[in-house]
Amino acid sequence: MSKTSTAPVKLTHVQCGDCPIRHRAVCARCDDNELNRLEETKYYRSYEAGQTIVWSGDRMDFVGSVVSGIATLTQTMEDGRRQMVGLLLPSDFVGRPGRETAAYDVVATTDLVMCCFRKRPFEDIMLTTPHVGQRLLEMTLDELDAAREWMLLLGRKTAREKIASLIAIIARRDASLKMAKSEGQVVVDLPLTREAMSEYLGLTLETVSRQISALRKDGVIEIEGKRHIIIPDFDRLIEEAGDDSDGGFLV
Amino acid sequence: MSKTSTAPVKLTHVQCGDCPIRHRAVCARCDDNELNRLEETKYYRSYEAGQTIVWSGDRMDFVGSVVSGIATLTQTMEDGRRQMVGLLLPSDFVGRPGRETAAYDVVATTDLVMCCFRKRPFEDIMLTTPHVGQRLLEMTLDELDAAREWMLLLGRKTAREKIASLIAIIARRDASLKMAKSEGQVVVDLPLTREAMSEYLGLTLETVSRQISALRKDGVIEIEGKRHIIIPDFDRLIEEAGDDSDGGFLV
DNA sequence: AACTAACCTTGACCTAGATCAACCGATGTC
DNA sequence: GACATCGGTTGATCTAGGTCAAGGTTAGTT
Repeated sequence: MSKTSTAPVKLTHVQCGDCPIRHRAVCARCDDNELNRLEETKYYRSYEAGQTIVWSGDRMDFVGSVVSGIATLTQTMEDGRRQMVGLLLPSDFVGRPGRETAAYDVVATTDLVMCCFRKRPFEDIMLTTPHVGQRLLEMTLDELDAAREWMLLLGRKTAREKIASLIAIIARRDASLKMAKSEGQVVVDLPLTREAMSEYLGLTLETVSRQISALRKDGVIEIEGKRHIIIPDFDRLIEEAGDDSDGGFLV
Repeated sequence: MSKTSTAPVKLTHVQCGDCPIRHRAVCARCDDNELNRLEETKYYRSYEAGQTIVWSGDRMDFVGSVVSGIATLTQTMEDGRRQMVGLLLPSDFVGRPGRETAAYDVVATTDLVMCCFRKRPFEDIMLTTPHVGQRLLEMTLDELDAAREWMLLLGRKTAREKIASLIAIIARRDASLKMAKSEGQVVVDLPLTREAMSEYLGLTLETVSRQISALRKDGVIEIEGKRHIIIPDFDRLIEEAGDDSDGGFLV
């Protein structure tokens, strides 16, 4: 296992083996011997954009972290209505220890690499290495908070507020990943199609398109191409998002 | 500490001291000595219907379980729009270890009794008694699943489906609490006002009222008084709820 | 018994967002 | 070079649910 930061404070990310990214999931103290056992069962999986990784109800015998690319968790109703319930960016964790089958469709929306562990050994580690479980609890609580912010968005925000919120959420995640604090303006590349955005926001893709156009017309955002977005005034965007709290790092 | 069931399989509820209900939160092996330490810090709190227990942003120095009554977690926007993000029925756990302040308003919607532990000692127990943390992780994952089901409801269901879903959710929780399997029909007492339902469902209270009337008119439910509901055919209700999976025990 | 205050219902009307449909531009391929 | 295909935009129209307003029922108070 590779060396990691030696900062005395709790790490929230961990460099792990030859992974190009830091796993938030694995462990908060990477020098722990226990984790060598995990390391042995680690492997990678690659998926193409559009590929479904697991279908809801399928057996899922692994857990893992997103290394690169974007995946989504989506629920589908019989008549085809779809609601995204999870957006997985690099370093996010997938999979539920203690459950045999997937509860949602897991879809790679871009080309995707995941770093996986077989579920059984991972569960064993969790039992014998308390801080892995503690870290996972912490992450799950964060996800629950994000889900609840998302519920406010779905239940009470207008279409315009929803779009502004989504752009802000992705911009914040992006910024926190890149550790980049651009001076005045913020720049984001939306990693989602209009359709995926509509599934995130509980809207139709036409409404998404219209509201993005409206925000552009009103100078809240500038657009280059289809996906590249410049936010000249981030506070203005937050205002448009109707956010009460400043939201922390959602998703 | 009182004696509990001695079934060899994992318990999901635990009778705890003189608590009138079983704590789902505390522990899956109640004969554990560690818990005596917890027991010492246990205390009760009572609230009246309508009382706010903590405001979002307030310091929250305890965790606990609902003993009797109903509490809700609610998010509020500056302009007063409100979205419920958690519904706490008896045996549900409140509070987030590792966080100082509440992220949501916690409101007693009926007279309420909670069984509480001061947060600090509870956190200590979590560190030294792994299965308490494991149990809490399990519960948090269940809550996350419920939140995601709720997101589908908020984002994609019609008003009628939302109402049917809510009634089904409460009926299931009720039934599981009472362990009562009534033969043909199912009976529920809605513990929520029309307004609280509207905050749960992302609707206005007028729409809630109208859709309940419509379901009554169509024979899906029968109503006595305002809150007492008889479901002559539960499968019919589930159909109206548009549920794909049969949903397990949500909330 | 009259009065008040919650809580709930119903009606009339309006609007945000859905639906249906046409079209645009880039990319790939035969 | 013709022509799909995919992702996106925009327009015209429709409708589910919101808004505003009136009234009804029940329980508690004086």
